[in-house]
Amino acid sequence: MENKAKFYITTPIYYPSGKFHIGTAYTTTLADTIKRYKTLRGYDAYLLTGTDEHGQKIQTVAEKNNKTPQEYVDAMAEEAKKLWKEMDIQYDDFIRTTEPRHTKIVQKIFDRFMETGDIYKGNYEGWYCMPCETYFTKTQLVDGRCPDCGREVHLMKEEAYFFNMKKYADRLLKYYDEHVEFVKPEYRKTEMINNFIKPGLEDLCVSRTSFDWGVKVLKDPKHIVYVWLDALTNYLTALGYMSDDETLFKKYWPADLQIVGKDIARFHLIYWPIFLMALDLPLPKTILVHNWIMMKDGKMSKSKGNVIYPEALIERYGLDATKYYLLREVPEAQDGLFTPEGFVERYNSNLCNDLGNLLNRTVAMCNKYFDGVVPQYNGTPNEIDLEFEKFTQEQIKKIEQLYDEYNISIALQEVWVLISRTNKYIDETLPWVLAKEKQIEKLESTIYHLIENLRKIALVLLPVMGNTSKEILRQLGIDNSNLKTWESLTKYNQITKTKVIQKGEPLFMRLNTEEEIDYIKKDMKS
RNA sequence: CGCGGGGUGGAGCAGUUGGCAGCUCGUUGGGCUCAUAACCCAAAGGUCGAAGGUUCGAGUCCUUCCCCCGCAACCA
Repeated sequence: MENKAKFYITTPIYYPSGKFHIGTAYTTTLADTIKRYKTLRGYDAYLLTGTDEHGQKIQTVAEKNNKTPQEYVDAMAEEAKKLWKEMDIQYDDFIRTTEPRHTKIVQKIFDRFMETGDIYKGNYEGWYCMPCETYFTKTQLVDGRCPDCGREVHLMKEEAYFFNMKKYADRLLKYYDEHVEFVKPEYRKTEMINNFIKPGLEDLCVSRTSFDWGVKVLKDPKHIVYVWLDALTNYLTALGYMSDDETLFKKYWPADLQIVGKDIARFHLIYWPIFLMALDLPLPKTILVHNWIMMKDGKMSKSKGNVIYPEALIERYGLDATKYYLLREVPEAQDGLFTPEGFVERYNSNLCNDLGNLLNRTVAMCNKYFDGVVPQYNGTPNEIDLEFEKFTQEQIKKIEQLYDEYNISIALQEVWVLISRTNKYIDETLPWVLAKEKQIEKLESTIYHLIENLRKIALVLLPVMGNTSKEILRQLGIDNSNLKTWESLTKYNQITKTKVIQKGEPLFMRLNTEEEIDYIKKDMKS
């Protein structure tokens, strides 16, 4: 009987009002990487992603494209799935908020909140821009005018339902306090408390009458459910919550990790837990708020001509290089920076020089000195090997811990420390000298340790760069599945009777720096 | 005094409980020849945003100020 621990991980559902850019790809890649890591560690991991398909903006964009909203979101959902396929994202379910399995439950939840008194009818007041058909808050206005079109706005009132957030504010604070791991990184929590909770939490408007592309409120059909109650509940409805079949829900809820961008932190850190409290459901273990990929001149935007799309990078540089760059470049507490120069540098320096070349020279030496047959492990015949093993073991422990903390950027950094150390080991042992002097025992140990470390490197890279990882193992001639488990990372003496391929093949081809920088820059402008 | 993050050698960043200022890239010099002109070593280069304070000693603690970024409530 299999009894694996479960791990439920979610990405936000993306709002498909335009083409997905590299930030969306980053979030999803991060989630996918963590899922793969957890799977490798023996978890029954379940990854949910999807699209948030309602709202004013979708309605408007659809009209511009001469489509019905439904036609438009159908096409966009396909686009999203296509991109995730291209990026080899192993999601287990893709939820769309226009699906009946979602809308029906949102209606049920809305009804329930009305019954419990969490939702009440009131008036929504805001500054309304007629041509844009959108409400803005006072602070959003630019010089008292519409931030989108710059035209005049009017203070308007509209009947709307509200969710009584105030009621739960104290409970939320208490929960924050008692669950240190609920929000990562922690300063996001401080931000929420200081900005929104301490000054007095306002009730959230959860319905609208000014447009109709959304889930109808059953008991008051001129209202539609407004964004967050509709969107956030996807994490539940996708598992069949309140449906005829709650198997998945019972198995996977509460979520172990929910990944969101900093732009939607507020909604996930305040409203989402409160909705769950109101539903009497346990809260997710951790909500990870990640930062953004910025451009040198600030946020990505079409008007600045600095938008980069994932497809462009994947097509030219491959999936693994793209994923590596994204995950490596965005640290935990700060925004990452995308620059064409940085991309090419990482590609050449980290991937070609450090990693690719290490594999290449190792395979070449194994062929040259032992006809490709990997020598048997014969312990650590000298101080250098002993030290090298010790370093490797400690480094792997460090990497494992960083993965466990979802700190992928630093984990990758530490993988590269291991790669560099392995390159250095070659200079310490001087295999060509050992060969010349016929110090066979030492030479065998050296080559074995190199192969062994490359195997370990391939394994710790597996969650991030699956193809590269497999390719390394293939070139090393490692096929035995026992040598591909995370547990095998701590073991030596496991590689036996293997042969490396006859002629090493470059993992990554060196790029012409200037040419590629130009290429990426051109792509960003088009 | 709205809140949060940041201001460290040319560029991008680390700096845990205060104790000789580190990493990656770039530059310069050297080594090596197994390798994808890759790899390894070394050197040059920093008033650690500013001022004041605590301390035997502060990038690290306290105070004030300056600059950059994000958020500031219903726009993913």
